[in-house]
Parts: sequence; C-alpha cells; structure tokens
Amino acid sequence: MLRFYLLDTSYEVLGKTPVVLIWAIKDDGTPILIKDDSFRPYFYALLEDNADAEEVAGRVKSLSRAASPIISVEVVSRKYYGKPVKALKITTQIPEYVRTYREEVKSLKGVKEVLEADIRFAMRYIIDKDLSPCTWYEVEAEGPFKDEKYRVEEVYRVSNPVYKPLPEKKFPPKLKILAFDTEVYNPAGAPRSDKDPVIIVSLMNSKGEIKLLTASEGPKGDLELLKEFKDYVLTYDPDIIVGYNTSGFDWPYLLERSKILGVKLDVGRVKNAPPRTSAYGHISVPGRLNVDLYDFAEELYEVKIKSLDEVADYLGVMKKSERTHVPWYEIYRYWDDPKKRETLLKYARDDVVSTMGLADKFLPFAMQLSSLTGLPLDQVGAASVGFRLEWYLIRAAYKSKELVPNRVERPYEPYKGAIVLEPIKGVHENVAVLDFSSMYPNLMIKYNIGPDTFVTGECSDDECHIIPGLGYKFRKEPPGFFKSVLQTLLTLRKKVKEEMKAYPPDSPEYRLLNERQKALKVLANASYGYMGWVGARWYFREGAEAVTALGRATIMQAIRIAKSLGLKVIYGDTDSLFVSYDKSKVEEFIRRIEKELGLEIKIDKVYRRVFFTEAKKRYVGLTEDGRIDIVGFEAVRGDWTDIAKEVQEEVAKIVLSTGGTRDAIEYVRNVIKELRSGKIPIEKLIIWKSITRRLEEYSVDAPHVAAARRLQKMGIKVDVGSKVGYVVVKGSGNISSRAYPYMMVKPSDVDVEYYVKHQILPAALRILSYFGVTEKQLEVAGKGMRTLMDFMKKK
DNA sequence: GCGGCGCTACTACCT
DNA sequence: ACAGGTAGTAGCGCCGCG
Repeated sequence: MLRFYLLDTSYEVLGKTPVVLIWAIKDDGTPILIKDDSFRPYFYALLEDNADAEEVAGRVKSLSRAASPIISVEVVSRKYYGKPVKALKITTQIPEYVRTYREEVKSLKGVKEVLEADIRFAMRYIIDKDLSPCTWYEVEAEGPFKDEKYRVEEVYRVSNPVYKPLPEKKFPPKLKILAFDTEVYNPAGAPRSDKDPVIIVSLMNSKGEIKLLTASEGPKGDLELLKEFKDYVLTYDPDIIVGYNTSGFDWPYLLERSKILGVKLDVGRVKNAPPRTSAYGHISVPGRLNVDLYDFAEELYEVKIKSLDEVADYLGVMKKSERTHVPWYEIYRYWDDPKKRETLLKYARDDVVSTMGLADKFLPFAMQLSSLTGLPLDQVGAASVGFRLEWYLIRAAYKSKELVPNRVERPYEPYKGAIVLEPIKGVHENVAVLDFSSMYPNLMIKYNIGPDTFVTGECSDDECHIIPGLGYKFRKEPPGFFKSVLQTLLTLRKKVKEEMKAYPPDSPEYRLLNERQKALKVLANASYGYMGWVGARWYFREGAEAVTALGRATIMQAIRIAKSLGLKVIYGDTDSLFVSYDKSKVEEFIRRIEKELGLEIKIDKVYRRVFFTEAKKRYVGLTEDGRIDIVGFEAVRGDWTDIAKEVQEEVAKIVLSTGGTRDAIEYVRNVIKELRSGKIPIEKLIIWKSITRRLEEYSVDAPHVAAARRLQKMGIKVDVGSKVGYVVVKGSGNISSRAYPYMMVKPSDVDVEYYVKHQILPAALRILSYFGVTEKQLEVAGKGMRTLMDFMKKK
C-alpha cells in the first residue's frame, strides 16, 4: 500500500490514452508521481421526458467516429434538481473528445441538455475518486519506477484505483516551500519587458536559507539570472512556490523575459512544460503548487492598501518600522547608484522574508479550504468565494447522484434585501449587541430553501413553508440540496469546534482545527449570496429573495419580542440588534428567540457607551475593556486621508470617554494649525482610491481618475483594481485638475486649505456637530486667508 | 460668467 | 466573478441673474 499526501492532479495523453498524474508526497517528504491510465472522461445527456433512452443512446453511439471514438453510452439513473431522471453517460476516449461531441449530442432529438461536459478531466478524477487535495490517502500501486520525463525520483502506477482516506493523519508532511520575489529595472515607470531586465530575484526556502540572485550590467544582464533562478528551483525542488502578486506580475514578467532571452523557464516537475496561465488566472507550475499569497491578502478587508509591507505589518510578520523601504518608482535609481544598491538588496531580502512569513499565516487556512472544496491549493486562492462554494457543491452533488447544472448567462435580476433600522441618534449607555448566529444559512435550513424544493403548484401550509410577503412555497420534506449541504457544513463545524476544546490554543492541533472551522464557516456563509449570484450554476433568485424576506420577518419579530420585554431597541442591521443591556431581560430575550423562532441569537459585545448620528451603518462604541470601535465612519475608510482619520478617531475617543467636547475642539484646532504650518507630512495627506475600470471608460473626470491619467502619462500602467494615491495641490479649477500622484507633489505645493475644509473639518464635525460644535468653533484663521488668496490668484 | 441646486457617478463601507 | 442597503464626495448640467 502506498501512503501519500495529495498535492494536485493533472493529466497527459499518451497516444490515445489519457493518463491521470497524481502529484503527491510520501510520509518522509519524498515527492512522487502516481499514474492512473484506467480513468476515462465522460459527460451526460439529459433526456426529454418522453424520449426512449435506448433509442437516443443508439443515436449517440452512431455519432462516434473511428478517429475519435465514443467508448460507451450507458443509460443511467440520476437526479436533477432533486427529481429522478434518466440520463445517458457518454464516455469518450480522451478529454478532447468530450468537447468534440457535446454540441452534436445536444442537438440530437430526445436530448434536453448536455451536462457536466465542462468539468475538467483532472478535477473529474478527484471528484469521482472522492479525493481531496491536502489530504492523506492509501492506494494499491506498483513501483517505484524511474521515468526521465518527470523530475521526481519515484513514479508509481495505480493497480487498484480505490483510495482509502487516512483521517488520523491530520498534518501535512514536511513540505518544501520556496518563496520568491523579483525586482525589475524600471527607468520608464512601468517596466517594459522588451527592454528592462529583471535585476534581483530573492529566494527563501523553508529551511530558512535566503539567496539573492542579481543581474549583471546591461539590458540583457538577466540572462544568467534567469538560468540561476531555474537551477535554484530545480535543485531545491519545492513542493510549494509562494510569492506576492506573482500571478499579476512576477511570473508573467519572468516568462516574457525568458522568451525574449531564449531561456526555457522549465521549472516544473514535468520536463519541457513551462509555467502557464490556468484556471482562475493563476499560473500553474506542473507538479508543484504555485500559490499567489496576494489572493489571500485581498480578503483582509481591514488592510486598505494591500502592498506586501502593509500586509506583513498587519499580520505581525514584519513590522514596517523594521524593514527597508524603497519606493517602487525608484527601484532603478537604487540599482544604478552603487551607494544605494545595498539598500535595494536589503529591500529584496525583506520582501522575500515577508512573503515566507505570509505563507506561514495563510497556507494553513488555504490547505483546509483546499481539502474541503477539492480545489488544489494553487487554485483555491485564485478562485472567488462563489467558485469555492460551487466546487464544494459539485462534490456534494456527485455523492448524491445529482447532476450538476450548467453555467448559463442570465440577466441580472435585483431583489429586496435586508432591513436596516433607523438608529436612535445620540449617546447610549450600556448597550448589548445581539447577533443571530449564521442567520441566512439557518433560515435556508429551517425553511428548506433551494431550487429543488420550490413548489409552483398548489401546496398547503401543512406541506409547504409559505414565505411571508412573497407567497413563494417550499416543500418541508424531504430536505433539499442546499439544506443537506448546509446541515453538513454546520454540524461539521460544530464538531471541529468541539474537538478544538481538547487542545491548548497554542497547539498545532488547535490551530489546524481552527483554520478548518474558519473554512467551513466561509463556505456556509457564502450559500445565500451564491444562490442570488447570476453566475452560479445553482442560481435561484426566488430562493435568495425568500431568504431576505424571512430575514426581515425574523428581525421584526425579534424587535417585537425585545420591546415586549421592555428592552429599548437602539439600532439593528440585517441580523443584529442593539438593545439596552438589562442582563436578565436580555437573557430572557435570548431564550424566547430560541423558543419562538427556533434560531440562536447571541450577545456579540456590550458597549459601555455607543454613539450614533442619524446615519445608518455608522457608529462609535466604547467597549467594556475601554477600546473604541469605529464602524462605518471615515476613520475606517481607505479613501480618506490618514490625518482626517486620525482626527476623527481621536475626537471620537475624547467625546466618548470624557463626554465633553472641549478637549476635542482644542485638539482639532491644533491639528489644523499644524497642517497650516506645514508640519503634517505628505504621507498623511494622500487620498487612496481604487481604479475599477479602464480609464477611458469613466464617464466623469473624478480626482482619482485624473491622477491615474497623470500616472499613465509618466509611463506607469494603471490596471483595473490598482489603487491610486493622490494629493490635492494649490491652484485654480476643480479638484480633479489639481489631483496629482503623491510622488509628484512637493510639500510646498499642497493645497492645505483643501485638507482643512474637505478632510479634517468634515471628519471631525461628523461626530462633533451632534454635540452642537460648529465649523466656526474649529476654524480660527482659515476663511479670511483663503478668500484673500483666491482674490489674489484671480487678479 | 458664476454660484446654487439637483442629479449622477463613483467608492467604500455594513451585515 | 457571493447578495443588497447605505453614506458620502465630486463632477456636471442647468437655471437664474437686469
């Protein structure tokens, strides 16, 4: 028996035989390749209700051509949206022929639809064999053999393709991880791959060894560097390669340079198979898991600017104060200047160390997500939340013989969402925040919501749940696809959380289980959004609509109960209620929700004080341990300047902890004074905004777009999704005409009055005006000065 | 020619 | 490229204005 930890699967076609390649690691850490040539690709034809299955099967068979044969056509029983159906399972010789025949089969008489013809062969294999990446198995296999085609010492052949999971083995084997980062010469702003060499590749492996490869002088100075990089990868032979934004930058650039310089960047475990772009835009390196950690950083919504140094700082991997900084637009200068080159090398080193640190933080979660969804580790980060859940659903469908619906293009259909209560403005003392636990998933379970439980005809309220306000009906029994899946996810999570209690929080077991329960939660919480996503295979608008309607009814009922108990309801949003904290009444409230609604509600936190303006989704709370929670306000938004955010946070702190405004007014005036005297560094005056479309697609000349155009003029590419940092400078005209990329702005050019009037004052007054503080009280000398200056400019 | 107004575009947030 | 609900800024076109 061969025991192995599954990394990934791929396939090759030898002659006319597809061979599944299972990339894996043995207990002792040896990378191996296991081959299985017994599996064949297939797809389904769903039959019309009145069709004669055998007859249609005959017609399908007669499509088969000798050069690209259909191997078999079987009549099988499956389910489709919960209903038993007859289908044809059509097996072809090689994966390509699935594509060859699917259209032809679809147009045959008696065939309603062709299904599962778009599931990639390597994925098909792991689903059908009930395999999961990042999981241990045992299989009967022959070997080891040597095979020069692959860069592994041991190649096996599966003799009986039945995989036995080894659930007692929870931890991965010793995996060899390689972190890398590249620096590129960029005298023209954005590097041009036809001219600008890669100048540094920094490497770090899981033994802690660090290596810096550098280019020699000249425009082709990276020729040797690329070879050294390739040699390093082949010698170290990593199982996992990690980097930061490598799908978006490093790999594409390295590959372009190698093409230009004629170096084969053949770094995978299959010889002559260079990295290439694959599913969800990730770069696939055969036999290794190439993971772009930026994908996981993107999910840290607390971090507004997702540069490597910011993310590493946030996660405690490397503090910004302890690392070397080089502005990206000056990399070429640091390279060219012999005195500064050392700094650039340190910077490259810090980058690769940070990257490896990020891998420590992200990979345990990624591995759990990979093993749950079945998506290999290198794809699971690149796949969006919707696709991650979808793969989980596809696996669940296979296990219950459900056919997977096709992805179809649909028009967007909006529907009503959640309720947000009007807050009672002002300061409230002693407030409990109560949250329904996983409200939407639990409503989906409670009301058996899903596309397969929806009843269009008559159905009594005995047999069906009838959705208030919509009249949609969902049969109570049997449990639908979504209900079953969600129950599995939630009970699994409960079990994992239970199991965690047996370990100390700093143990590896605890950490692993914690990552697993987080992954389970992510999947469960995505189910409602998935159902309402037009791109989903199991899209079902009425279901999503029903869930939000039930959510609204639920929270309204909860409000009634709270009020009947004498609890004052201060605010609420979707699944949360802010109520006056009377301990025994709140306890009673929780019990009654459980009893009357069959749902769990919990105290999430208690605020000693909480402050609302008239706005929804914005509040400041003083927690029991004396911290300030700021929600929704400018202070937590990435598109306000640091100085304005600082001011607002400080004002909130002062007002909420002292109850008075005097110190806050004094403080704001001081900051304005400092700003006017030029004591605030420019970094705190940068406004960061995302670019969400190509620049020519904008219909309004907004400041961040104007700044982005200026960047582009400097030769710097501004891609969709990137952030532009701009500063407003003095002059006439609207803000757009004065919004410049921060690196172009001298401190003396800054339009200080803009920052007073449009950043500091609004941020401070957002809180202070409730307490009767006016702009006049914060402003001392601004107005007159500005009018005078404007006056002089016009002359 | 210009300020005020209302609308739209846009971004980022909350649950 | 999981959902809808919400706040807020700045641009832009239009109007009135002897």
